[in-house]
Amino acid sequence: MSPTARTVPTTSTTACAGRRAAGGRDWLERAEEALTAAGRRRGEARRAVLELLNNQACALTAIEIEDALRTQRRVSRASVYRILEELEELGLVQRVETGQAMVRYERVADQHEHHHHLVCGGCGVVMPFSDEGLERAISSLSERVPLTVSEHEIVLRGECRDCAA
Amino acid sequence: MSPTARTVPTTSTTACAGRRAAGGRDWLERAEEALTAAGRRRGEARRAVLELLNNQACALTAIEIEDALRTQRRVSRASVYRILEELEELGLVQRVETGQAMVRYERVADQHEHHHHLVCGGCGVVMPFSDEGLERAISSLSERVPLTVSEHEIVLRGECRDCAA
DNA sequence: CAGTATATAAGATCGAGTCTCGTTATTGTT
DNA sequence: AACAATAACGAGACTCGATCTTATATACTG
Ligand SMILES: [Zn+2]
Ligand SMILES: [Zn+2]
Ligand SMILES: [Zn+2]
Ligand SMILES: [Zn+2]
Repeated sequence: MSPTARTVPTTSTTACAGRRAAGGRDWLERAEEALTAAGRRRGEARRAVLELLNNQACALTAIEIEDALRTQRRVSRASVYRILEELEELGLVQRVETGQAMVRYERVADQHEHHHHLVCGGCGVVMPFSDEGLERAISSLSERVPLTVSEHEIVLRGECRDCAA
Repeated sequence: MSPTARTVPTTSTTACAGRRAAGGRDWLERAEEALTAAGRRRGEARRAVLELLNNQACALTAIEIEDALRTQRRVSRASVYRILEELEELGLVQRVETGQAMVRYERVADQHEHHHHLVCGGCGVVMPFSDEGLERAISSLSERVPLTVSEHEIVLRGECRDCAA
């Protein structure tokens, strides 16, 4: 019913998170370590959120996270948002602004996972992509701009193949 | 008080809307024509919104538009949103997602005005920029992606000079 | 100058996101 | 193992940008 991010292989020029949806162990470990290092205790709600995020190819909304967890372990909305904010501060999760109503969140890429997003205006599907040339253009540009650039976000909008057909 | 977009000259490599804030006549004319062609009547509320948008260097939020118009001609919030939606459908205005809470709107650039945005995480200021290399990278990439790309949006985040000081 | 359809204003309503606060769980200490 | 300290959590109230509803005003047509 509601448009959600799904796992779609990209035609991009470099590796992308989309490739290894339910798999990557390292992020989960890295996250747990970072949290311990930051002096945090281990709660079950956060553990559930971490596990869910680790199994996603791309970004989810807070509501999608709440719904997804409802079946196995009820996590309150406030906790979802608080946990996402904590993880964002620690650089483990990033917000994704797709131009749809809600903000999305995804685990932060190690170098090889860094990607951006395609959004279909028809069905709302969100797909990851990555491109070396684009990244080079961005980082070169970042030097010539009146701002100390720390992040960048790119969204391509259009119509996916299913909707175009 | 609240972070608003202000006119800031860019150091970019091409012309940008920021350069000719209160000036460009053609967009206003083009907009009026397009509206007439679409069979719309001429209301005062929309006229006020069009005039305001035409005098902006960069994107405003709906609330900023409502506030700006309050002094001269009260335009209701519903009208602001309805008018912006109409203009967006006609391709005269585009939404800008800066990753802040509210969506921003700006008049759609003719070719030479096309630009993207820098957002300061400190004070929330929004600045336009444009770059030829980046646009080339985007359009080349758009050919190799599983989506018929019709628009793109780029946001660079960081700290502006005032906030860094 | 009616008559008709669009445009607008005002306010109710919606919902994603935030905040408060009382309860529960984790961890370090005795 | 019992305890205290404090972080993590849940439930629900609340905020406010955005949308919807409806009555009124205004712009076009003949
Ligand atoms: Zn993604
Ligand atoms: Zn990138
Ligand atoms: Zn702009
Ligand atoms: Zn562009």
